[in-house]
Amino acid sequence: MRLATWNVNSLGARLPRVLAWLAEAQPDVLCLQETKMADGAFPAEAFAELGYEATHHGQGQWNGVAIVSRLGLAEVQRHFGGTLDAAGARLLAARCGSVLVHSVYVPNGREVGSEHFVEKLRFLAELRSHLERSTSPEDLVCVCGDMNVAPEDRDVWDPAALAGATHVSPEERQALQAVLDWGLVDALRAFTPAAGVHSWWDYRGGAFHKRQGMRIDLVLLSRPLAERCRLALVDRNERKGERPSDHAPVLVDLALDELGPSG
DNA sequence: ATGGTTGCGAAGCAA
Repeated sequence: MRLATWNVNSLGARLPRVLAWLAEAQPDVLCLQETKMADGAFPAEAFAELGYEATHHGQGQWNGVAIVSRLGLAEVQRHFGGTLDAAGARLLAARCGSVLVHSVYVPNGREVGSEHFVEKLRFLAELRSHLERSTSPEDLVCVCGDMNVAPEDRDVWDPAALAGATHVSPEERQALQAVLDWGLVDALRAFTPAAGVHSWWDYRGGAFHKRQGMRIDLVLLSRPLAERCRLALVDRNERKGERPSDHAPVLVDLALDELGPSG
């Protein structure tokens, strides 16, 4: 099973690129964030033409998440209560084949200490609570998306330059770690210990070409899935060319064949 | 140097 996540920064603006990438990268499941569209505008037919079912949780101008799957979609959940709903259309879950997939767009937080920052910490805390209530770390569970937190200093281009900024504060990292501590593994870090692997680069100032980015888009796998993960990468080529998103897709390959028919 | 760029939507906000 090939699974990917991509903050597309408007699916309306990015649809041609997303469709081309689906055809090229051939993921079985693609989680999208920041679709920035209402459910009525979601281009389900375009995905269907490529053999994918899709489910979308949108609100219009901001946020919006989707799961696109050619392994089927079951048990779709788009309402989770509390901050997970109040913060906007930021979370969507569905079973794709044997895997319970979550597409997440964690609030940005804006400024450390702001009300938006508090909401971000609460969102992450409630995400962990939702996992506790709804499933088990012994099951095949994936939580992926734009976490808007760089887990460690090696995940940002220059920790000193970002001191005091959002995405790297101890509070945010602890809140993300609490999600991981439920029983999830950061897939890319299981393969790539080095610094310099990023998934987001500011549009401004040529940040991408200066390699001034952060790794904030994560694929988090429960242990049974992490044990079967054979590849994890950021497709940074998707940050190049005409009208890119400011995020690149993150992709993993999971060897689920040995699980039998349900895999 | 509070800059710079993109998207939405039609000015300013969010990221």
